[in-house]
Amino acid sequence: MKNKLLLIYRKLHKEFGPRDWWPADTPFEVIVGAILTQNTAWTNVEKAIRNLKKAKCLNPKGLSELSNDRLAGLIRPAGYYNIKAKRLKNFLKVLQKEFGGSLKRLFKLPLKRLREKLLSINGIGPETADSILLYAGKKPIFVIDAYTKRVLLRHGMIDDGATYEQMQAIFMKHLPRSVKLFNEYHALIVELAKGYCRKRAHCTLCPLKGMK
DNA sequence: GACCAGGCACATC
DNA sequence: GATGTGCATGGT
Repeated sequence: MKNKLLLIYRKLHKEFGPRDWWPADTPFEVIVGAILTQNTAWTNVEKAIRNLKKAKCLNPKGLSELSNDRLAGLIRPAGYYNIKAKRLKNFLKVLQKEFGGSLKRLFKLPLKRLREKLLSINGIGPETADSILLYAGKKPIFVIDAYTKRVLLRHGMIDDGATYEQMQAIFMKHLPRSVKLFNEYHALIVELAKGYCRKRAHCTLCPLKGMK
């Protein structure tokens, strides 16, 4: 498994080159994006982020000071805007109350407790937590999302009932715990899934075709 | 006008 | 533990 995973990584890296993820200017923007992109196309999230930037409130203090309704209005293009406004506020409340509004202090927690802390916030599940940990906190955690599952399925590495933890373990048990590797690998999988694994027919063109 | 997109919480059985 | 449902916009 270890060799296969590394082989796949090299092949994808050669095919697509470095992806330079996550598409955001600051760790806080990563966190906001991670919540906004829940079951939502990224192009819609971009519009919402643009609105927040235009309103000059894409920072912990700025967002905290907005009313739920005003925040919901700004993130409207991202869909589920009422519930996502609450989820952003839920995160901000914990950040303010327990970490003085400082992401640096939040990310100082030991990794296990940090992940549990994020998961304890209503509206932050495993994928959102792990995206925050890897892409905002630079922690060695592998992110599993719909793209990752689709690629694993298409290439026969899991069956349909696989849990988040099982899929995550495939990568984390067999790869060196490198933030850079986990970051790049997940981004490459997204690229592969977007281009080649969306429909079965596309698999004939897949860069991984013929690998076993 | 369906169908889909980088989830998650909650109700019910 | 498994299954079903609400949440909502914008692109194809």
